[in-house]
Amino acid sequence: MRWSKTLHTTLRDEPQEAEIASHKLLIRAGYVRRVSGGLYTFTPFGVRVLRKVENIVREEMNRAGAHEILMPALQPIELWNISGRASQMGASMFSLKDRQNRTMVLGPTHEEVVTDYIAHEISSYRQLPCTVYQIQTKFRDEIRPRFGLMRAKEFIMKDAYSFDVSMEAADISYKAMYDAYVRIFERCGLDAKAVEADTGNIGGSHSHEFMVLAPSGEDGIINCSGCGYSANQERAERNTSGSEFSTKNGEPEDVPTPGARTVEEAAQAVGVSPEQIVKSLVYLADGKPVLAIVQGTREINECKLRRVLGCSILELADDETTVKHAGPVGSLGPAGVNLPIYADTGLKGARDVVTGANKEGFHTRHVSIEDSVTVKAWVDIATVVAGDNCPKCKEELSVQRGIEVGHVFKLGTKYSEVFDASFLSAERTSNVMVMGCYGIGVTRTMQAVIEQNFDENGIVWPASVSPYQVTLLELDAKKDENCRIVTENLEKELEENGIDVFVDDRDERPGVKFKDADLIGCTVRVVVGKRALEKGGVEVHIRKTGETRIIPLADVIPAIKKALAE
RNA sequence: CGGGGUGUAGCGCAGCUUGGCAGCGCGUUUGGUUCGGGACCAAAAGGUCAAGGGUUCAAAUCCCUUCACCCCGACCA
Repeated sequence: MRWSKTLHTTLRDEPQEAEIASHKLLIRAGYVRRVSGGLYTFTPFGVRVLRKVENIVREEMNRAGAHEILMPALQPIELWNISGRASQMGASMFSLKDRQNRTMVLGPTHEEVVTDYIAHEISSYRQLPCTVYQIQTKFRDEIRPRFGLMRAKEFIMKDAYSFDVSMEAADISYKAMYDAYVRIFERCGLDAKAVEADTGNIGGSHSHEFMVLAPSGEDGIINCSGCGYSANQERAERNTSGSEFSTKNGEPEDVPTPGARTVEEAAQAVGVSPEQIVKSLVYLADGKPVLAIVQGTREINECKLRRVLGCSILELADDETTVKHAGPVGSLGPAGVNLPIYADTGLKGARDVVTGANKEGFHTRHVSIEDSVTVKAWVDIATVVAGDNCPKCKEELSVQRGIEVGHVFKLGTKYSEVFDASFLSAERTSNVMVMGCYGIGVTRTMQAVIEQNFDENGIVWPASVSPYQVTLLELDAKKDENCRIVTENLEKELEENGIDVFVDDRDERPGVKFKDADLIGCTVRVVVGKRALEKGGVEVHIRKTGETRIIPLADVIPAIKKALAE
């Protein structure tokens, strides 16, 4: 392809809408154009990269034995009523009516459709195991789309679903997908790592997220250098056996703390450190109020709390509800409250702490949680932070940021039961299939590749997903007819050797061409110009390393092949 | 949904406080000079100043309403 024949444009200025490097570069280099919040047009260059990522995913899925299918993006709401997720997904699902006034949704995911499909298709254990996948557009009405393709309202996802005769068999399918994911991200040039993850409203017992480490990532990842434990901050646990509290404990005593609403203010008013405050919060678990308590300097982790409560909707109660069931906001305490109380395990053995007195403007000091509070359950509900101890080996934990590019779930029978996806076993009994589901955000992965591969001049594409493997700059074309001929021949030769090449044949000054080539970021840059031709060759430059060499014309193809293979 | 901010040429922005001809840089077009890391000179095209309403002799500018977008938070396979 020649630049003069394309509609490709680059931007000199940074787009005002973009925050992170990969988003700025996607726009500046001309890979995507914003249509509206969270919606993007992929330019011809953008599509080329996208297709390369998709094909890597497709090849690895096929290699893992999965079968490609294509399901509709538009789905009848009935399927979602069957699974019960219509209400659960709620506002995050785009919904519309057809002219018959039937409610349709734009699929945010496809567990319902695929389970319904497989339930009709498979009836015998002989047809199992079976894994199907598709690469398709998903829709989610994100509250706040951001970072370009990272969190968009419409995006491309690869979603795969496995069906097995038993839990044990499902583990094998899960492992096959897990391994395929490792290969996929590696082939995309990504440094990704698998971490234990929360299953969220999709359900299921066990899951791993594949994270691309990047400071701009939206997720926190907890790591243990001692044993390799790694988990999403949403789910990460900690060892609390070492918690130290005062051994002495005076008589509980109310002290006035007028106007103190935050932990900091309360600590100041009582004259203790914030660590000695116990924070109490009322939550509504599927509408039922509960009280959660945690050390004042810690955050309650709502994902973990939701898991231990086993509810689907968990929200912080508003002030009115809090006052009605417990006590005044700001002076809320666990003592004497008639609600199920869930105490963070970090508070076990806590003595001489300060809680709200459930009296406006008062806190109680010298409280022993175990003596004064009727705890329904001791549970790990605090968010793990750097410096906490590993739940497995007690080493100190650290935190990194990551971009979630893939997620694998052991689903169990949540969907197969309600959609009656059952089969007849060899023993002639009817059994429910055990499912797994596996997603990769394809468009997000494309942007994540940039987030991990750029420098001050632009994108640095790995060869596997570079829009063109080679950018060929034609310089001095007006001065020297020979430059044009060499460019033309080289273009032809590269194409004949199966190497994608993009020729910058614009009537531009060399500086412009160099800048654009760096910005666009193809893996190898070849310059045809008088300078090198006089030495009998062309210049071959590796974008990533910056290495430049003049290669004799006869040796160019092998030299490029070698560079692309590295 | 709460808080903050921004809407002016394709892109990036000034002008708004204190009302008085619609501006700058980049990009685009034409001509010329230049030509190995985002050139220079000259000329030109390109605008419903987000939309609607109001105040005023006069509104990009002041007031009201609406919309869009961005940021923080809540939320989120």
